[in-house]
Amino acid sequence: MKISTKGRYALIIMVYLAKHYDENRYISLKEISHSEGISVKYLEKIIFLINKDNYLSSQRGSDGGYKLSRTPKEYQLYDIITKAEGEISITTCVNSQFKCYKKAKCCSYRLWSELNGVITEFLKNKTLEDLIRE
Amino acid sequence: MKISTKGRYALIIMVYLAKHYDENRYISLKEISHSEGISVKYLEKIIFLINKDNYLSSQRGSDGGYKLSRTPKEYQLYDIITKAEGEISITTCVNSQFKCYKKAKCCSYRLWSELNGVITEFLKNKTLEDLIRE
DNA sequence: TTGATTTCCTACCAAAATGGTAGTAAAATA
DNA sequence: TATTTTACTACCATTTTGGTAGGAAATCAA
Repeated sequence: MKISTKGRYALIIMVYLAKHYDENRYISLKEISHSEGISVKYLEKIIFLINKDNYLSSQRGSDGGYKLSRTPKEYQLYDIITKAEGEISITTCVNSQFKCYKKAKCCSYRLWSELNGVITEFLKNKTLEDLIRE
Repeated sequence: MKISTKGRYALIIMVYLAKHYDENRYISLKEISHSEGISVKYLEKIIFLINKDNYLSSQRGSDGGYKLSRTPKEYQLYDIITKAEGEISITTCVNSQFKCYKKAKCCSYRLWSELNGVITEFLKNKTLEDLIRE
């Protein structure tokens, strides 16, 4: 039961962008790489996962990079993690893609489903702003 | 972020034993295998993980098997899951074995640590009895 | 217009974890 | 003595994880 580096590094990237939100400039992966000790290539791969439908704004070329397209408060941690890792499903049986035909019978299903809800709520109730304020 | 079959099947085994607690008999893995559709061999491997320090009582030979050594109420789901899956650590950095030297600086650590606590509490506050009563 | 920089996108790969199977020993019982 | 069942270890194929590599396309500065 682990959050993989995809989700963890995605959050690290977003926190970095949030911390520099006020500077209103594009931040390159090279800069984040130097700061956090993660290779540019791997950061590219991870930011590619989360940067869909203008989730971030980006700019190519020198002095290019990424910046938040909204305020830190408008980024739920839930969205960041699920974009990087996929839907939260603590067991395969609570995944929306998976059809469990035993649901009525299996008292475990209810448990996993509840736990899944607890985790989801936890991440939905926190934003990037909450993280950088601490 | 998944609970693997180890944890899920461990719970299935324990729920089965709890449901038949009143019968006060040894229940073979063969019986559980037939009921749940999991091979005896894999059940053996999983029950081996959780059956330490008299967590269950067992009996070899014909009409042997396993039964709970305490009442269902005395089995926390937390214990079952961690025996099967190891310590709950939603990220490597919150694992007690791992020494993170950035803790003071990293605002992610606090988050993961909190989430880990939420999951742990959830599982500590539920027992086998809660599951079979539903 | 050329070169440097940086994002965008895909393919590939080694190592670890997962989800099992197989075999053997030992105990208990009939 | 044969059967049943737990106890324990070794092995293995597949999937996931955690990356690296390479090239295309855009942007900007000289």
